[in-house]
Amino acid sequence: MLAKNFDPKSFEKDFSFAAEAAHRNEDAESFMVLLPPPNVTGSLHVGHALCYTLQDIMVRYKRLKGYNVLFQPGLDHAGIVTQLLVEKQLYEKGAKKGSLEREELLREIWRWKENSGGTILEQMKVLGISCDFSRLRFTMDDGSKKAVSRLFIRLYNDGLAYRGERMVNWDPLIQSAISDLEVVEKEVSAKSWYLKYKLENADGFISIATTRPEMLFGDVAVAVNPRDTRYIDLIGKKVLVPIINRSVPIIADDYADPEKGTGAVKITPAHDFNDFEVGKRHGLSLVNIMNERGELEGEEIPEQFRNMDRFKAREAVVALLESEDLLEKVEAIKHKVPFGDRSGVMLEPRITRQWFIDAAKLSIPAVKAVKEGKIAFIPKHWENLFFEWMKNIEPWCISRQIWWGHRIPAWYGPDGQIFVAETAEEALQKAIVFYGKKDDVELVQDNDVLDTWYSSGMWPFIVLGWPDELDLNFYSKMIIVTGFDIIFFWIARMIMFGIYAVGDVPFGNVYIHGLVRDEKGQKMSKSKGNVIDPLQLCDIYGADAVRYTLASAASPGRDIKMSAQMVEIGRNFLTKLWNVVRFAQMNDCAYCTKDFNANTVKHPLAQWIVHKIKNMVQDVENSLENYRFDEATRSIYQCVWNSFCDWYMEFLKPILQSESGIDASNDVTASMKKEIRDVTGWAILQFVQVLYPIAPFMAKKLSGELGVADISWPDVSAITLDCGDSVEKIDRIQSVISAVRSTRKFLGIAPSEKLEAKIETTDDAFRQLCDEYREILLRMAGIFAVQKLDSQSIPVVIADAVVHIGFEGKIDAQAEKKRLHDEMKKLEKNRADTINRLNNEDFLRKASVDIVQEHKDRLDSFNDRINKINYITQNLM
RNA sequence: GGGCGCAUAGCUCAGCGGUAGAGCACUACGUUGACAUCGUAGUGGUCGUAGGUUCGAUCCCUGCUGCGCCCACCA
Repeated sequence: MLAKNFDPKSFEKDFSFAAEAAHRNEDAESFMVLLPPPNVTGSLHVGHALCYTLQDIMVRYKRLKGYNVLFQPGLDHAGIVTQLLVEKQLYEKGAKKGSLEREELLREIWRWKENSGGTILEQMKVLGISCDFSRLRFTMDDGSKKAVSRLFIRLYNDGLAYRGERMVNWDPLIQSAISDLEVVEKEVSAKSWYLKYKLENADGFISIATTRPEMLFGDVAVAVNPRDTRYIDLIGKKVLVPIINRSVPIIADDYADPEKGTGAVKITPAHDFNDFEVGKRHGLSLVNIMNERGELEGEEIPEQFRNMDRFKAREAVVALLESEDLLEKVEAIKHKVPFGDRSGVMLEPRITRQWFIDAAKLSIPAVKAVKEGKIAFIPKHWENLFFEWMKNIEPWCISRQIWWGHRIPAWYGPDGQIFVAETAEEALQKAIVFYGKKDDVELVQDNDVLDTWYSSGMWPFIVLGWPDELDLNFYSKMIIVTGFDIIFFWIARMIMFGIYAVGDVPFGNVYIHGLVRDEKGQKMSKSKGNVIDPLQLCDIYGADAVRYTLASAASPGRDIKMSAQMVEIGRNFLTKLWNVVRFAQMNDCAYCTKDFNANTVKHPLAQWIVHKIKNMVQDVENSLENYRFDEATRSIYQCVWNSFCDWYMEFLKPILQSESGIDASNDVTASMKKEIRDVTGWAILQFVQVLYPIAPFMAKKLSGELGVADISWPDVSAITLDCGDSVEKIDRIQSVISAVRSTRKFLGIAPSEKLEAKIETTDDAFRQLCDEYREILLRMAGIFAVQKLDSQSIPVVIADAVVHIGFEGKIDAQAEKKRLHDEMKKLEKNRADTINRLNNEDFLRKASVDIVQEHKDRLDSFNDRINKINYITQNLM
């Protein structure tokens, strides 16, 4: 017997899903979900909870369906994040900044990973995420290492990975290049300084606005627009850069926008992406004035500014300019500035030697695959975003000047010749051949490591054994569930790498879920303090309630506004189900007969619930196949609560509790009672089974109570029973009860006043039906008599019911007439619309047969009800 | 500046060519038999705005307004 109160904590710990997660059903069709590997430093936030729950629902559903299921987990080494974290800890323990050696730091990071990394995996288990943890992979394990260098070598040999000197976004804190995608623009309050650039060999100056006066040491030109009449005469002349008095030309370039600033712009090619391009066009030299830490450095820098931090230098330069009267004016402005998304510091465009991937080339087949539908984004509109990015794709900078990551498998000879190989020995062999020497070639390995997303991009085939033996049972059939924010970082790269390395797309479907926001719709962030902790919710309401809530809110293309109150709704539903099973236990229905056959049930109520459940299961199947988690939960909720609890169980009570059955006057046999019990137990089991993917702990617990060891998916296709008549009967009784309840309320007859209503009808079949369900009508609507229509009595038509009901109590004729009048008005309007349509030739010509018939039926129903209301209104006089 | 998404009951959201739906909230009544984590009933909406297509538009198309997001723009 279940406890009186539903307390998820009392049983959630009892269940582990490791065995079923590791089970493979080799002969069956394959189904795989690739978990987006969380950072090794990560802990479970509510976004993870949503993403993982949706995946877990799919996976569990497919397992029940008998598929050969693989839910592949992994951990990402998360290069910069992890390195920063461990470095910080070491500094806190007293290590000096910059004193750490590469090998030492790597040892520390590995040690940290073994001791403290991957806490998220345990948190996932709390939420019931049933990955096959026995297959857990790490993006820096041996297999990954091998795969990463193997692919790099191929890319290099094909000319798709190359080393080049280009301008990249540089993070002065991490002291590394980062990819364009890791740049976040933030709007900041800033100033615009208008500097005086004196004309050389002439009086006067050009005023030039800049937000970065400290960069003037790198100026090599001033550009104006060739069509800008203000400056046309100055083109070709020279000006002096303030402070250093470098003589630089005034050049004409369309880049200069007459609308912005003063229309003249200083060109600093080594420190600005646009200026770099201008510089290339005009053959300007590059003057590098900043080091990797963001300090001014170089021959060109006057002594007093050398090695000064960029922001300090700005102040100092401005002060100097002001004192020398080279500052015309200052304006306060707001503009957007690039920041590193990991470090949070302002980035610097910087020219360095980096490794790049020719993403444009790799993107061609990737775009084709999506265009051809080999890969489908769900919802589909995300494909636009994918295409947009792929269209404008830039070379992908993959080298990072950090230590934690896959070291680039490239070695350099004394003359800078590149040898790309899997091992140092191999590289050496290549070098020996190349230089035609014996064994005295000195090679130095590249110090840089690869972007973390490089290995992530290979994840689908790494986890399936590439480059050794790729498991083709799963490759290209898996699905990905993730947020839109990593479509570029991850999805696009997986598609490009997958097609390139394996020759086929890695997956078929990409489901993009929404963002989980707080209850006000704001993005959650630690700084705002509005973060909802999923584990805390699990602790209060149970993991199943959290899962249920997330699933029910996961409507495609919409963000989720999350609150504890929402989880309460989920918890309440599970409580309801808990009590359903308790009820069954109390009434001796909590069992499931192995050979129960839903096709042979006879009782209308039994047939009715079989019918409802069959529909529900089919709806849930359709919903889950289409990633409609919200629909799936809704279908289950409605069937359990509205059909089963509100109606079936209420109908059930008199049957189970009376001596012989529905009514003492009826000959309800013991075998019929038995049938009702069997059906009830069966129905509950069906609920438990369809709920298993969403609320696995609860499902396990309840199936145990029912004495069922193995949960499987209900096979409703085997239910061929024709329930038509039964469904009609029960629905009819239902509508009578609803109608009477509603009218009792309206007439002010208290529910405590029982036995005052009676049904009157000329329809013998209906009278018989009501007679059969007399006990239920009495209990649920207080109807005490069913008799032949007595024309002297006052009938009342209620809502859609086509019955006459008389009341013995007093009726407020005025109020009733008003109510009937209101209903009549609505009916007449609808009737008029319908008639108009049926008289319209265009309608009759164009509408389908079904639709015309539907309108005719509707018209009949309107007429019928209008007649009845008229009749009653007259009788009420 | 380019693109995408959203706008339906007080709130959170379904629906999407053929009589406007759910949950929460609210109101009234109800409780010793599964469940107050409850039951019954009720109140509440010209489906953002203006046009168009259609026999018929909340639904399709166009413009507009408001909100959110992505990309580009660092003078």
